[in-house]
Amino acid sequence: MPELPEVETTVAGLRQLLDGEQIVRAETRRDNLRWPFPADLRQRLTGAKIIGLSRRAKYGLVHTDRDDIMIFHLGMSGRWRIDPDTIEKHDHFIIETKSGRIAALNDPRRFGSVDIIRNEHLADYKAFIAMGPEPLSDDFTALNLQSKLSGKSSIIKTALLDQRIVAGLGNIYACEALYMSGILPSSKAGAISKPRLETLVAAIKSVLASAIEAGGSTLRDFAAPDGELGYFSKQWLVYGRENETCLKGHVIGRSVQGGRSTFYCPKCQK
DNA sequence: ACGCACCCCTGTGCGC
DNA sequence: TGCGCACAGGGGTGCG
Repeated sequence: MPELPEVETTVAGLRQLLDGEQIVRAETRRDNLRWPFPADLRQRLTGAKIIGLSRRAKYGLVHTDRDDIMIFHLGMSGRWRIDPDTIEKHDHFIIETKSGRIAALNDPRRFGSVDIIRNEHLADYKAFIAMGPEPLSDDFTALNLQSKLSGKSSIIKTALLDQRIVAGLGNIYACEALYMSGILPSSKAGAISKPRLETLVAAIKSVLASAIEAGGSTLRDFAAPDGELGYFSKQWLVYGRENETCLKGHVIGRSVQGGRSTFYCPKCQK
């Protein structure tokens, strides 16, 4: 589920719950998700006050008054359950605040992760070192994208999933943005003209902003005990819609690139 | 440097 | 109703 907009929405929901709160309990219910939980995770969180939450690419960051940052990733199936009535099978990590609120990280496939680092090591954090610009920031421009794609022989769909090129896009929004900008996913990344990159950059910003807005409208649901996020899924133009029609009535196709499904319109995208 | 296969893991939906 | 298979929003690694 979680690409950038879903993580943004998740962080916004957690912020309402956790910002300014003191952690009285941090519990790991197994040894690891994708990676082992840090041995000192619980100790560093217990008693700490949360002074802010933020996001980088698909990672959520929880800042504490001990100059620590807890970094979580939702993988393919992760979500935070808020004030659950009961702890369920895949609730692997639980935070309880002084005011009695509970956030439980539920992740059936366990591709997610939880880590904790010192503030001053944020820029050196392995996942962030070579990471590209935030797509919604002013740093992400056609000029920037062009410089990163120049000379690349890989196809644009694959390049958009490369977090070093631009950070936070996943399979859904890469497909959507390419459709919106009329670019064939199999186009050689380094051969796309500047004007078309301008269109692509605008499409990426647009689709992500729209998805965040849609997610933002369901924050109340997020905060429910078994809440699910609204995933913008009703607004998908091509993703998950093989053999259905695009906006112009053409049949949507599916191919596989780099092991991931690509949905596209063979007539609208050149 | 790159494409690719494969890996981590569970759940769901489909055809038989 | 059960079974086997394909597939799922991510990303790290190793190989050619």
